[in-house]
Amino acid sequence: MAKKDGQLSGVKEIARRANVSIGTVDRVLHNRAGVSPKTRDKIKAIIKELDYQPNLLARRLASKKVIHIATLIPTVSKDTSFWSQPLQGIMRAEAEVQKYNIKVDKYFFDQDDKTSFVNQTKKIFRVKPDGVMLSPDFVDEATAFTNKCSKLDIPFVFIDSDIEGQNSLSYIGPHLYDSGYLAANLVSYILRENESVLLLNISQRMYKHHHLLRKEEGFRAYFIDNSLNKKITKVDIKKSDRHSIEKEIAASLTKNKDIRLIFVTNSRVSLVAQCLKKLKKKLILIGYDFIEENIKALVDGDIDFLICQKPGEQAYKAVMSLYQYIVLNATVDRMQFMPIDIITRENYQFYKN
Amino acid sequence: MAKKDGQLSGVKEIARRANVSIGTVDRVLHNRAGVSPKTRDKIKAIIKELDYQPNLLARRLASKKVIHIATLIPTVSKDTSFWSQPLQGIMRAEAEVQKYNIKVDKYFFDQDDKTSFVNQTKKIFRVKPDGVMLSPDFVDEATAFTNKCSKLDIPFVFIDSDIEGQNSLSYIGPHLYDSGYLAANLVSYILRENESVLLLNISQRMYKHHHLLRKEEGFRAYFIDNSLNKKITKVDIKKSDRHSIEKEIAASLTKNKDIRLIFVTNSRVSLVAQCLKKLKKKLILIGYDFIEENIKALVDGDIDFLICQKPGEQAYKAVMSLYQYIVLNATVDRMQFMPIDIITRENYQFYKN
DNA sequence: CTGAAAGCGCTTACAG
DNA sequence: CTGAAAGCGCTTACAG
Repeated sequence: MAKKDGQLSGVKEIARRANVSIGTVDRVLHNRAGVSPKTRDKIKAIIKELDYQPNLLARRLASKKVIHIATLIPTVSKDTSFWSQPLQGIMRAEAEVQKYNIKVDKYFFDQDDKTSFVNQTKKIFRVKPDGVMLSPDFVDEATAFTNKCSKLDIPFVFIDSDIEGQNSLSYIGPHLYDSGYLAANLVSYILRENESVLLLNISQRMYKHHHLLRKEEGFRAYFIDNSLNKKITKVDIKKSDRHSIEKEIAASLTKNKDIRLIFVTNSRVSLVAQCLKKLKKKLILIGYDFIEENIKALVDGDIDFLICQKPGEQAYKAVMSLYQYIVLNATVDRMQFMPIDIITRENYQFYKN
Repeated sequence: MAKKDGQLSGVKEIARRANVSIGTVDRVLHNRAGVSPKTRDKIKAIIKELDYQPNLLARRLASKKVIHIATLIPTVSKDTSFWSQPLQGIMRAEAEVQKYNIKVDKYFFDQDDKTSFVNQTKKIFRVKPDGVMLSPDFVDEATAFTNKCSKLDIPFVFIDSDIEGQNSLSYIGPHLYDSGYLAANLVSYILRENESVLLLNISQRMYKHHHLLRKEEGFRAYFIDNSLNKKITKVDIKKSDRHSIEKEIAASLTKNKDIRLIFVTNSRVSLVAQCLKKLKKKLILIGYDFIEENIKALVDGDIDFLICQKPGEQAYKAVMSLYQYIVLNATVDRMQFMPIDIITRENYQFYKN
């Protein structure tokens, strides 16, 4: 490796042995054209013989090539401010890696508009980034997109929800099933024998929304695993305006007098809180995500528990993992589950995202 | 940041603004002596103003300083070959990082000799490494050691078992409690109503062996959590020779005719398998670790299940985490739990460590 | 106390 | 098809 007795190493040593300049070595190292087959073979043989491992730090430093990492997440919508936190995480990572000549290209889609997602993926391919981070909200479209990434050898990582079977570099986000399971555990402590749960999936396109359903699965599994025979009234609400939600809740409560707790499987829980107020119903309310609307409702006593999974951290880690993989050739864990945090009025002030 | 309109950046820009050479900038950056207070202050102000962030890649490349990472693990003992795998993991990491001027100093202690552990820690302090990885087998001594590391600002990571409350950079290893819990789950499927378990902690110094006890806790918790009233006969065996183990097992089996399964909380399970053969008893046997002796017994049908936690990976990750933290200033997860793998005759061939 | 120069291991124009 | 030189952003002697 070292300097002892004037030994060369790396690209210089290869050049010396092959009787060429380091420029030529660099050409074959990167399969660039303009080297005669003969010297190319000779150099390749030496590279193999020395088991040459490039110094990646030096490589990045010298290279003028900028590395592009694309991020694709929903815009902050009127329904929920959830996605502002991942965006901040992305920007924090960006600040850290830009000095290594890495650009983070940020793309956004409308969570209620499949076409916008597809359009953004097309845009991304125009740039041909070196890595992609995305929230695969539209499963089929995301699958098509990541398939194409695989074909082009572009590494990608999922955040927030996973698509299994895709060849992703990593998934960074909640263990959805487990978080539903945990919620059920909480519920089982709270409810008496004769009281029941209302489970609400609120999304304009439930049919696709795998990740909400995975939470529901986990939720139900807890009661089965523990032989608890708990009645679960489940409603999928496909319109996220307050009026629709209110109607659905009112109907359920009228039909099921024993409901004492509502479990909302995503961040729309503050909307539910508002509805309950309107309906003048005081129920226990459990939902997801540490966002402004929800925290307010939590503080006001209208939400009892929030389950959170550091969405800012997820995005930060995703970009950093991509950087470490692409630039430093680091190994990245296939699954990076975030801790499942339970937030109440008592501890919310200490929660840092 | 960039080259546009001839702008400088980094250390050069600071030097230009302060009207000094980059050498002087470097001196104040690293608090080296030999700079007048006046210019030091001026440079510091500029650094702050520009919010200068050093290029760590360039820094490592230019520096002649070699970074020392010390590893402290048990020697491969006659009782078990377990520790040969972490050693291989260390060496794999070493091969990857040595080109960045990092040296991995390997220290070993005798698992049955507290003094040897303490002696090695003393040796380590003589070198004053930049980071330490250790298996904290002797809890009190390891605590004293890592306390001193904290004082000297030397980051350290635990593998294999954790000491909570120490200010470690990371713990990389099994979730001991959960792995015991999982074992109990397995057991609950296997045993009938009227059959019972023999739990064996085999170690020459049980009194300290926090990590075995944590597995036992998890194991017991499963039955409590699931309201299963299962009889557990527990024996701590403080001599690891086959004769002692055989005597203890024979005694337990005579006293408890309903024992049909033995759960060994560490890698000594193959010794138990030998004893059972000698005693001509055919019981179900569950234990830990993917090591040669155990695999042989597994293949021969003398062990039924092995619980494994990729010990090679643990050590590899530990060294790499230290490298990424020290050199690249990366954030490292405080807890890095390894997957809990269940190995049987059927799948052991596909298990890669 | 300070500066100028060389060099870390690479890549990138440029010249031939 | 190939080489010589400059440079990435730092650190390290060395000279004064």
